[in-house]
Amino acid sequence: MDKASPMPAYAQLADFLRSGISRGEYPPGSRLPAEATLAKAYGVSAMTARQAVSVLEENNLVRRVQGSGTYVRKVDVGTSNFDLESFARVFGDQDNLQVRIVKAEVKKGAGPEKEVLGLQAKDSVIMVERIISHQNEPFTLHVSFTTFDPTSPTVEAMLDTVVLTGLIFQEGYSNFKRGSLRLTPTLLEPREARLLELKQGEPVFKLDHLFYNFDDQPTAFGWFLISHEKMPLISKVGIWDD
Amino acid sequence: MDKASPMPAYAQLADFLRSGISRGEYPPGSRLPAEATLAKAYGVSAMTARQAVSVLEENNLVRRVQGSGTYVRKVDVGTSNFDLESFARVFGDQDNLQVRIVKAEVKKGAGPEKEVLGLQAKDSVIMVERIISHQNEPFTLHVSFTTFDPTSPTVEAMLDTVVLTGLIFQEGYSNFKRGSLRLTPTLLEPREARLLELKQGEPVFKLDHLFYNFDDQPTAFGWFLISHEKMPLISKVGIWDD
DNA sequence: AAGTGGTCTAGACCACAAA
DNA sequence: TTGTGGTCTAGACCACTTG
Repeated sequence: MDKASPMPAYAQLADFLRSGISRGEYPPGSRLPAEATLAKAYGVSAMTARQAVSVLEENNLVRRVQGSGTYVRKVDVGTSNFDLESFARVFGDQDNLQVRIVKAEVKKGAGPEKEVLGLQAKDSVIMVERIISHQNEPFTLHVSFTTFDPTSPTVEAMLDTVVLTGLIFQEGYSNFKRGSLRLTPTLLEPREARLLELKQGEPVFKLDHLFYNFDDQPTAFGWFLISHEKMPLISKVGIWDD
Repeated sequence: MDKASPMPAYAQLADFLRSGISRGEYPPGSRLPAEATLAKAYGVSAMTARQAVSVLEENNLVRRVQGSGTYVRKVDVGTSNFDLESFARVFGDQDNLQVRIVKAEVKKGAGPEKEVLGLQAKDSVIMVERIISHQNEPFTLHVSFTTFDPTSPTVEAMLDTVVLTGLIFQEGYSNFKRGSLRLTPTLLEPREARLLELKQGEPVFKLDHLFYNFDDQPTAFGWFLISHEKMPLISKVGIWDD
């Protein structure tokens, strides 16, 4: 280990092991040297060697088996993992963001949103449709259903704070304890296509969401429609940095 | 800490902190007690307290800032993360898996696959279309392009080993160093719909892949078409286990 | 029984942030 | 300057796997 290097010892060792995997010295399925062996061989403590292996484990390059050893993972489609980083980045760039409400109404009567939000038909929900544009180009259509709570200060505050700011904006208030999201492919309806300035019948992503507040009440139900060109879902697996 | 518990101290402390976040004791944006404070308060060493906080960090519940503190993350759509676990699980269940090759040919001449694989028009590529069924129900259509290497033992071995076994099966040989995947929504063509026993024009996931071998040559290009009902992409964020 | 990863301690020093 | 997280040591014991 190069103690003069600004790179910590565990990262140096991790790089060393990664390069060993990359060169084929440790092929998929093979076992890495034991952590104690690594520690002795590279003159670091056992904890430091362990931390190095942990880096590879977090990168999905190896699998630890207690009592047996640490094994090099096979690279395959199953190890991939998609995040919404490009989606979140747009919402982080608030200077170039425009939000336009295209529809807002109080819905009474039955409807699937009532069931999801745990309400009865007689209860009211607020439905809001927004076009969110980035750099003056439509980015996503957001449809949301929120419970109408008369004790809450104002409807406007709820719309902005609870549903939008809390849900997607990086900064600002949020009061969600948990949420579930589902990604599906779907077709644009004529009206949706017009709002997004896309072609009707074009396949896009639909991102459903249901968020719960700290009282475990479902409070923010809805979905985003996003062109895959504006939200590329790309995942890299294996070793890319040599 | 309960030393008699089978649960390690760091996990107990992590649960304790998680429950504090869950109860709203540490609301989003607030700072957790310093690791040294936690260690003293709960009678564990600094490393153990640190490990506890690391658990929350891996769960995306907190964000560490060096020199400043550890802060509770806001739960929002941007923190979500989709894996292909349900996809990989099907391929792990090899007892109930059937593979049927519906088309196989050697392609010469220009084509997008040549470019992706870094070949010239005069080179040959092997194109294979497979229907992969799970429990006798069509699960996915896989189209793959592989470089034709005359020095390789047999074409059949390549098809099975390199492209299919290596790419998706949990067990077996694999020789990929890295790969990139892209998920897009698309529409089924009539032929594709027939093969998958789905409706024409139905929106489905298209999962493109390009895998590189240990010589950094792109070797396995292709895509999977999968109904979102057979591969639900669901992500949970925040605190779900109380 | 021997080897492996998993947990844990009681210190130490460093890099960085904020007052 | 003080407090925070980040790295590191040199041990220790435990749980588990494998021969």
